[in-house]
Amino acid sequence: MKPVGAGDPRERILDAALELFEEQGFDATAVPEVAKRAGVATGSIYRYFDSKDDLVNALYRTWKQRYYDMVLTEPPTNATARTAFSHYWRGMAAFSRAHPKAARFLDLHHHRGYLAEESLAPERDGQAIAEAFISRGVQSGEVRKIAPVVLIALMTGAMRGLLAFADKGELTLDDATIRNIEDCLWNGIKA
Amino acid sequence: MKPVGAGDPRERILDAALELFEEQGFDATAVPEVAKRAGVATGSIYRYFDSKDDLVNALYRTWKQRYYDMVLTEPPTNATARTAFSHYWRGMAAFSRAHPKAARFLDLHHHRGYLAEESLAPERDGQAIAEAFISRGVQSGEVRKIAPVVLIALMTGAMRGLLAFADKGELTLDDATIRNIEDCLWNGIKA
Amino acid sequence: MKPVGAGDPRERILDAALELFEEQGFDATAVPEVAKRAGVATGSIYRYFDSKDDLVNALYRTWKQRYYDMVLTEPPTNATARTAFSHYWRGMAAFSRAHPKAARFLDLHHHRGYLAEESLAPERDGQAIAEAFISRGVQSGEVRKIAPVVLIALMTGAMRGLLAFADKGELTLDDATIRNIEDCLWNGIKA
Amino acid sequence: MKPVGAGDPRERILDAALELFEEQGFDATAVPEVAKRAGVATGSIYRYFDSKDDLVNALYRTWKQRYYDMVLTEPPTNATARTAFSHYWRGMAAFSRAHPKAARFLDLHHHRGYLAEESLAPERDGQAIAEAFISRGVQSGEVRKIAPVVLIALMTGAMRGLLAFADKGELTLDDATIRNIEDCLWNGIKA
DNA sequence: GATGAATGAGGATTCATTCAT
DNA sequence: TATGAATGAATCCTCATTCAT
Repeated sequence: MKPVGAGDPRERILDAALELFEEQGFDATAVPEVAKRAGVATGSIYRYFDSKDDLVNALYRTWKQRYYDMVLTEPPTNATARTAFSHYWRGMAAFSRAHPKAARFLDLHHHRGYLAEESLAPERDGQAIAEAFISRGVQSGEVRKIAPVVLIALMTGAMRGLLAFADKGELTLDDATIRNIEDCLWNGIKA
Repeated sequence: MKPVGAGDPRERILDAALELFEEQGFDATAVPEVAKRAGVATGSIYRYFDSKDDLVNALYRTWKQRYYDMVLTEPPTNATARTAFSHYWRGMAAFSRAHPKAARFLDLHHHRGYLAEESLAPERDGQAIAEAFISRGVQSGEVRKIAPVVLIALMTGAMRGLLAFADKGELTLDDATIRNIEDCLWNGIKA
Repeated sequence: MKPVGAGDPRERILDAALELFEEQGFDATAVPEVAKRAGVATGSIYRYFDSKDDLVNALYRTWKQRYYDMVLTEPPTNATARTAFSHYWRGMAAFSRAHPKAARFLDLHHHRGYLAEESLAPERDGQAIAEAFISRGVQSGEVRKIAPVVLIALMTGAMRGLLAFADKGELTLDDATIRNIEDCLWNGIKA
Repeated sequence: MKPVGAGDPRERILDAALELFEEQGFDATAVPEVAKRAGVATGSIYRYFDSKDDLVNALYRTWKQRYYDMVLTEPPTNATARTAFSHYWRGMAAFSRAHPKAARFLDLHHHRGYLAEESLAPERDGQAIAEAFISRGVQSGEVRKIAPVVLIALMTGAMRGLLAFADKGELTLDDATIRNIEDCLWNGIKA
């Protein structure tokens, strides 16, 4: 386990923390461990973050934001519901494949009493988009009338399930698999 | 937060641990806290469990077993794939509704380095059953040819997604919702 | 430096803390040092006190109380102002001689932002007594009309000065010296 | 709390240190805090002082010297003991009023294991002067025969008592009060 | 068997000091 | 010469575990 590559110390600390928190969990990771992996002194962590808690929070916010930036993008104009669905699902998959550790970290830390406001804002964006997607799809007769949270639960749940199996090596998150599940899910929600 | 009800001390300890580990996480829960909630002395924990780790492990095994006992039951003989699917899905739902804390606990802790052997056995049973279900369904033309792990990822992921939203109060795990998702999932996997 | 004698751990901790805080100061004394001198484990300190701060506070309150209990006693009824003055002054001296460390500790920690209420109550008793002493003495023509705080400043200041020199070995707090200063002070305040 | 005014950096550092050490205590004050208040970089402290300890020592010596320079001046030639006493007492009072922070600092820190040699020299001067004052006063029949340290204890103790009450706002160090105590003390030591 | 006070290793955090810029 | 980021030893405090009662 070499120190994470060079660059801004703050960035290195966040990278080291991501790796360790994902591998071992937040509580099981000691601050000096993060420092070591980041290639900085223990005390330096506290130049960039107020506390260990502040560090996870920053990490969580950072990745949550990147996730939403990657996933909640506009589908092509005049896209069919099928195309829009594909757009969102593949965004999710792209993120999970590009940043599997971050994806797992976000998933595992989802529950902590952290940051209600700061990170719920984009969460609400997500629900708004889901709602718009469904109401439009229902109107055009392409999509079943289901609750937005159900759609999200289905999509994130499926992705998380895949990620878990991929992590155990029982599955590869390749294009074929991604499209395969995409079809399953689309069949599940189409009218 | 009163001590959990009377009964076998070992059982009371496991119940207290389930509540606390689920609410606060394993590392954030102190052993004396578990003892207090269980209505026993701190030292008594160690009469029933070798260590705090042994306690989570026992807790995990216990509930994993109950989960499999409840979910991996035989569907009615000569059931169609649709009926069999419904059978398994509702088993999962029944467990999550009957024991939401245990469901969340299993979910949150399934990543820890715990017990490779002891709890993987039933996991393999699960995959065997999924495999059998699919191969039979494919043969009878009812089910799409998908990988067993994909089926499991889809089902457990969806259930977990629901549980998460239910926990946040944005969803109720009632019969209607359960069946709604069941339909979605079935449409997703049917041939 | 042997551990302080046997007895109630809480008492032993307070005794050890008194010695060390007086010798080295509060901030310069590490908690494990107190524990060692008290003959207990570091962690045990925290069974009896919430924090290091709580410990000094308890110590301060304890000794402040003992000080007032020893000093603010009733002089003989119908005592002259001279006798009453002697009574109070000798009470102060007796405390300083019986508990020189405590006397120095109280003196040195006097300024900290500690416990306004808890320890100011007796302080106010002291001022009330000084006030009564002066007003009675003025009425009987025995005492000069001075402000109560001036009387206290004079008495405590003098005692503290003596204590400081006694600590440096340049003075002995024997009866002769005590009476000598008593005469000085009395001459200073008598009408 | 703005940085202390312009001027020689060394001077600014000493001024900042005086304020902070007096307000918060030596151990409770961080070096970067002193630097900030002095308007210099942390590292610059170490260009002027070898260590934090060296800084307090320099500060202590500096003010102790100023104190003695202000207090241990020659009284008018052929002054009576009364006049000489007044001269010294008012010198002490003038210092405390001109530099209350320094006065409190000297008082609070005079116990530390600091500088045996460097600052004891003037202390001895003080005792020599007290001794001379008493022996002369005794000879002329103006002063009671008391030990020099007792005289010093009385005077410094009284001044310190006043300072403490002044700091709490229960007393003002005005001319009237100063003279009032002067009378008390003189009555206490006169033959 | 049950208890809970005592233990002390280990964790988060602070801060005097250094040194590259 | 001045700077202030970086260092890591030292601090306070927690908590899993033991054991005398």
